[in-house]
Amino acid sequence: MNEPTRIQRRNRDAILEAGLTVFSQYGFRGTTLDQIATEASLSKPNVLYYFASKEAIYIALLEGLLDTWLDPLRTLDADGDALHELMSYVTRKLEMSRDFPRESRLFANEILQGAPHIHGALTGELKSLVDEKAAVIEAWAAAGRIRPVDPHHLVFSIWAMTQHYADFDVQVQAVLGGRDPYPGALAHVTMLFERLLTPD
Amino acid sequence: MNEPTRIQRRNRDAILEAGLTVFSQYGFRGTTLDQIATEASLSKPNVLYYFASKEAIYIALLEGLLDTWLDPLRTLDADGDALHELMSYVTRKLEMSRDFPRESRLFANEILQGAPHIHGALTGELKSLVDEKAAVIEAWAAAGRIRPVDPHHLVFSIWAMTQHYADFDVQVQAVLGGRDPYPGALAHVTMLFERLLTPD
DNA sequence: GTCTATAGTCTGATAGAC
DNA sequence: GTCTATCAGACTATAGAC
Repeated sequence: MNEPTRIQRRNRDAILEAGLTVFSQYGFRGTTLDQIATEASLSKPNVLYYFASKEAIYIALLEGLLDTWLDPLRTLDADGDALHELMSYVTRKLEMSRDFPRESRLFANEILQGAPHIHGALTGELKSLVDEKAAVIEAWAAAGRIRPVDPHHLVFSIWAMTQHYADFDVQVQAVLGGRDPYPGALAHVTMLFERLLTPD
Repeated sequence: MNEPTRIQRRNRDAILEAGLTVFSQYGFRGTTLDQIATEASLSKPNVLYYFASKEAIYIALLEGLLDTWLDPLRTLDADGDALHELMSYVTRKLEMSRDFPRESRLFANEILQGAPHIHGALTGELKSLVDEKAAVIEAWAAAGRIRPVDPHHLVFSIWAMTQHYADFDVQVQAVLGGRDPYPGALAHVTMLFERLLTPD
């Protein structure tokens, strides 16, 4: 086994970068190898020299990004200040939507279509992580650090509200007439969860 | 122009019904005419006897459903009780996610991929309606009937939180381990918006 | 109105020269 | 490693018999 050369690494990265752009916009089936090749400035057979198939590119992307995507939740610290930990999570998730919209849409496309390629990760890795953090949130609520709340549905609402701005960006832009949604979104979402969670 | 016969109406409806099922699961490009034909128990050329093209079926679905989908927002009554009107809207939207998940996913797929077929309706019909209702919400807030809130972002959060349960159902099911999400969702979402909107 | 057969196009993947 | 050429299969849509 040889180490990958600089060229190999550069081309692999270019393909993944191009794949992220195109898959996130058109979904798996809506994307063609030609689009990826053009976006990566490579020929179609050359793309298939680095990856065995179109599906291999897609799966490499999903697997490589899942950890990054779940990282903010993993960071939630049971020993930290409850309200501050949760508000930091909300803020980080919204910033990720703003700064990495392609990643958000890639997962949204995959899940919307039934998660055929990562269903195992949802029932395994994802469920475990959410269950673990749900227990932390429940303990915080029991200790009176935050108001009582269903921890699983709290997580769903944070996901829903933050990822909405990336996934449905076209609609948000249409309704706002092109104004930048993020300053308002940050203020609104922060206020919403602060009111929900702050004890009386 | 003749009236459509019963058979014509029945077949057209069967195609639209089948299209809704398949398009909402696989998106426009991910869906084949064969899938629609099989689902509708018709032959492929027979499907194209009723609709000029695959795209025509898709557009007929989107246009036919947009009004229905926006109806709960249109119902928001400026002369009603502010909090009650908004909570009814939240509840109705969540019930629609539960009862019409295919419709929700059809729009989600379309918007996620940049709304190539209904972009005009977003900047026209949808924006007008939201702007109109945003003014109503702002007036309620100014009158002290609800807490001050950015009306556009309020609408986004209602859409995000309610449609999440339909659009990302696979993920919700995976995390909850198959438990029915809706009883908990209704309680959580209702509580969340009540706390956000109820004046002190 | 509905079918079989098929035209014509697109696309994923491979062969083979360089 | 990268390219040109191309195959095989899938797909939308049409032609034409019944």
